[in-house]
Amino acid sequence: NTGTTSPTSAGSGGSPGARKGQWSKEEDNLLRKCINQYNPVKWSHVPKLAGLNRCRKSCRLRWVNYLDPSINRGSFSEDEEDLIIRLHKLLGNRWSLIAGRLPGRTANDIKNYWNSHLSKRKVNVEQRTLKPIRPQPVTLPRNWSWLRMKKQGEAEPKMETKVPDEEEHDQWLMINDSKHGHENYYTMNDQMDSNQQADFGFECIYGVGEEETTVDAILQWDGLLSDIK
DNA sequence: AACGCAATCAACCGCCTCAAA
DNA sequence: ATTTGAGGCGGTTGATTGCGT
Repeated sequence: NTGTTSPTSAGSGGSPGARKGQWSKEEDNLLRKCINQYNPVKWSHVPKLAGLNRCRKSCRLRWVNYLDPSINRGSFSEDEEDLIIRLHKLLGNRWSLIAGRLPGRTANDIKNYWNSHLSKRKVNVEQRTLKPIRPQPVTLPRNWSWLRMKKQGEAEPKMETKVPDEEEHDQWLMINDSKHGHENYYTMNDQMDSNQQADFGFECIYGVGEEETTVDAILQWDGLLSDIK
């Protein structure tokens, strides 16, 4: 970046009159100085504290995507590339989650790298990947009345549910992971007569009343990452 | 050297979630 | 219960750079 462009003034929306476009060296220095002096700081205060005619979002973005000294601005290694491909297979376009697994890399950089380098290769990656990315379905008897799921080696179940209402959930099953505050959906194969199938990512234990049966589904999940190659 | 096209990536936009008022 | 402001996210844009002809 030569910084030779002349940023235009921001239009409507938040900060009328604020500069837009490429950041100059002087602006970068002002922002750096401000963050170093006041960190942690509210981004809404930064433009005034730094003496910048920029909106808070522009300041934040410039810092988190470019000026933050913890950012690795070198080219992506083969290992990083491989990890991005695997994580994208698992997580989709959730760039911030992917970035969380690559120290020093920003979500924006990973997104850009994916869009310019890896997305085209995606086809080839998919062609190489004939194995399913989800564990194979586990067969459950029709009369199961509850289900517990836990990570292998952990005593505490990660999820617990009673059998869903058949009328409402004959196509799929929703399990509320209250510990992590999100819901997970599992497909059910309702074409089976005496049994039902579901894809699980955890060791699962189903039961009918007092009786319980452990289903070995975790092994397939553990092998997942090495399958994506 | 000049041109056109493709690739790259910094920055913006709109939307969402969450917390405080 | 509703509004407002802040932070954060993913999609997209557009200026710049690189490359082939």
